[in-house]
Order: sequence, then C-alpha cells, then structure tokens
Amino acid sequence: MSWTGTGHERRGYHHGNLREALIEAALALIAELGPSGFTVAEAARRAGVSPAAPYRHFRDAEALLAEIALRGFERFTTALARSWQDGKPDPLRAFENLGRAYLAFARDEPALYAAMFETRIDFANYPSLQVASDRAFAILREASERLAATLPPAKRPPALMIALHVWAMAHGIASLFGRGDAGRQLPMSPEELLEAGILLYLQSLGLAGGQGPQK
Amino acid sequence: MSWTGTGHERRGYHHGNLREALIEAALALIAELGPSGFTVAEAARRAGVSPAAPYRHFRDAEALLAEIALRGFERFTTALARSWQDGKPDPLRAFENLGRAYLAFARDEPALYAAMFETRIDFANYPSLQVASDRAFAILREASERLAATLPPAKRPPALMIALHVWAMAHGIASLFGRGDAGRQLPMSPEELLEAGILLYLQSLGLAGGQGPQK
DNA sequence: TGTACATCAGTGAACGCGCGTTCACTGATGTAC
DNA sequence: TGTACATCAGTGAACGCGCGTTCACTGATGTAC
Repeated sequence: MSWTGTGHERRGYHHGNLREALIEAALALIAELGPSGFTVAEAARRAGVSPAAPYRHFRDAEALLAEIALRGFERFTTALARSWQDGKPDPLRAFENLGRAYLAFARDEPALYAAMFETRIDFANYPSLQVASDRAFAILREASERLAATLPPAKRPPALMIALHVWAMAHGIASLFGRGDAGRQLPMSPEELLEAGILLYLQSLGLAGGQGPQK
Repeated sequence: MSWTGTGHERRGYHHGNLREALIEAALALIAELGPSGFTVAEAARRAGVSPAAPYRHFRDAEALLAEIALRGFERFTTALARSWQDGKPDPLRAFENLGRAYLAFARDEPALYAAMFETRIDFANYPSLQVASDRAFAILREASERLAATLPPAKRPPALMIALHVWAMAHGIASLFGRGDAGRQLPMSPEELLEAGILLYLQSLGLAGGQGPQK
C-alpha cells in the first residue's frame, strides 16, 4: 500500500532516524510548553509514528528526557569550551567570553537548558548525566583557576569560589531574565548585566580593571 | 463549634476551612513532587473532600496555583522587609541580612518558592501576582538605594543594577544549591556563599569592606 | 423563640480525554552460504 | 546471484489510570420577621 505522504515526507515502514526525530520533537515540545509539557505520546505523534514506537529506543519517558539533558550538557560544554578558547587572548577576556556563551546557550537553546536545569531528574539514576554536568562546570572552574593564577599566590582567591559565584549569577540571570519571561523587564540585555556583574565581582578580587581591594 | 479543630478530625457536611486546606495540601504536593506534581484532584483528596469541591473556591487549577504564588510573594516580601529592618543597624549589615533572609525563605518554603519562580503562570493573567512580585523586588531595590546613598553622588552606582545583580546571585544560589539537590555539593553553605559573593561585589563598588575601586 | 426561606458549600456520578506502557504481530533489512 | 533466515524497528489495539471539569443535587447555615 503506497499511502501518499500527506504533509510530511513519505517514509517506509521503518523510520530510519526515529531516535533523533523523537529527541527533536521532545525539544520542540519543551520549548513550547516547558519540561512538564512533554509527553511520549505527543513526541511520537510529531515524529509521525505510533505511540509504541518510542519504546524501541527509550526505556521510558524519563530516559528520553535524560538523554536530552545529557546532550544538553555535552553541547553546553562544547559551547563553553569553544568560547573560552583555552584562555585566549588573555584569562580575563576569555572569562568574559565564557559568560556571554553561557547566556547565549540559555537563550538559543531554551529547551536544552530547561531539560538540564528545570527538570527533576535524579542524577543518581543517570550517572552519565552527573559526569556530563561536572564536565561543564569543570570548564568554568578551569577558567577561574587560570584567572586566579594571574595573581601572586599570596593574594590568590579560591578558584572554586569564583566559579560558583559566577555560575550562580549566570544561572540566576538566565532563569530570571533569559527569556522574555514573566513581566520582568531589564534596562539592559542579560549579557550586559552579567558582564557588568562579573567585572565588578572580579575587580574586588584584583582580577579585573583597576587595582582591586587593597586592604 | 461542632468539630473540634485538631487536624483531620471528623467534620460535617461543610468543611469550614476548605480554601485554606486546599492551599495547604497543594503546598505539600509541590514540596514533594514539584509544581508539576500538583493536581486539583489529589489536593481535594488530601483535604478529605470530593474532587468537585475545590471549584467552589478556585476557578481552575491554575487559579489555585496563582493564589499560592501570590501568598508566596506576600510572605516573601514580609520576610525580606523584616530582615532588612529599614536599613538598621546600618545599610550594609541590613543588606547582608536581606541576603540571608532570601536564602532562608527559599530553604524553608521550597514549595512557595517553586510556585513563585518555577511555575509558568503568565503574570499578565494575574495582575495581582505582578504587583506582589514587584513589591518583593522593591525591597531589594530600596535596600540597594540606601546602600548606594552612603557614597557621594558622584561615585554612586545605579541602585537598580545592584539590586538586579544581587537578586540574580541569590536566585542562582537558591535554585542551584538551595535544596540538597541533584548531586551538587558545596564546600560551604549557600548562605556563606551568597554572603561572600555579595561582599566581594559590593566591595568593588566601594560599598563594603576596605575602600573599593579608586579611579 | 420559632419558622420560612435564601444562600452557601458541599456531594457523587459522570463525561471525555490523553497518557504510559505492554503485547502479539509484521514488514523491512542484513547476512551467510 | 539467489535464497533462507535472523534480527530489527515498526504497527495497532488494548489496558488501566487519573485528571479536569460540569451537573443536578442536598445538607447546613444564616437571616428576616
């Protein structure tokens, strides 16, 4: 029976790329409705496939969501690493680039970002997620380390603390103002807000602009 | 009073306090399962009432959620105002107290906090929510204003910016590390992390410890 | 103080719905010989 | 090159479930006189 493909391109009995198609569909759902708006049935529907088909590729709904979060962290890591450029042209500029990349990712990939941070998946059940998440943070930490290393050891602030503060600020800005969200307007772009915040913060550590604190 | 009000005692045909009981039940659900785990039916069940009863008090499920978020913002405002103490003993100490109160609220009232910030309620449909949210932020802004006012006008940083940075950092810390969450450990308490971050940030503005940036 | 009555806040049954998941199946594809 | 067969990736029907919401109803409460 050659049923002429209505709308979507025709395909045979086998989809050929269902796993990917499901992930795409789920991402679209999350982008439209948030993580709780995603359902296996609807993802299957959008992929043009019966509701049972997804179970050939994912154990259950949560596994699909976890796979998305995993990819999210991987792409996030890639994006951060690329923007950081191994600390070039200098540790401070690289650090700023990192901050911009963080917000750019949250803005350009809201569904991935939501799957990564707004979902209640227990990392304990998905060790690879924990690993991927740690890897993303490691970049931020490495960047902090390099930045701190520009100071003489005696005045060197703890890099982990820097990384945590910056992560918190970036995440805070992304989730409060990242999208045109709930009536929260800004007098500046999220990127500008974050950059200013980071610079001020680093300044007091003696890591940016001017001379920092002299006790 | 016919029914002695010790919790789940017997009750007559009328509940007497159903509106409150539903809100309580919904809060418990959110605390246990997150905002998407809340359902009208289950809240009714926990309140010991038929599934139709809630509709005498709330237009629909979202309205109940919005009511919770509204109360959340109101209590949040109260908590922040109380901790700020109108700038006493001095603007800086008061500001730090504010930060601690922020995290304390997020920790002690995770369900309220989630209803306020993790829910996708459109403020446009609930103007009172927008107002309540603005009121909470206004405290942070006022505190920033007072703090900035300790500097001579020429060196005074924009208070709105300060408020936004601190809000972002507080929210970031609360949502990343606020609960014992997803495998993210900290070498210090969220409160300590935030306090250190705020102090460093304010320092570079010349608003805390030492002399800040010169030039 | 008693009574009639309006109003309020519940009930319980029912509806239509969409979901997650399982199951026996079948069509398509790849491989050994 | 052809054929038998194993394996894979789908189908379609079905299940049990819980949900949101509506409806006609009824028991309880408050009020006017």
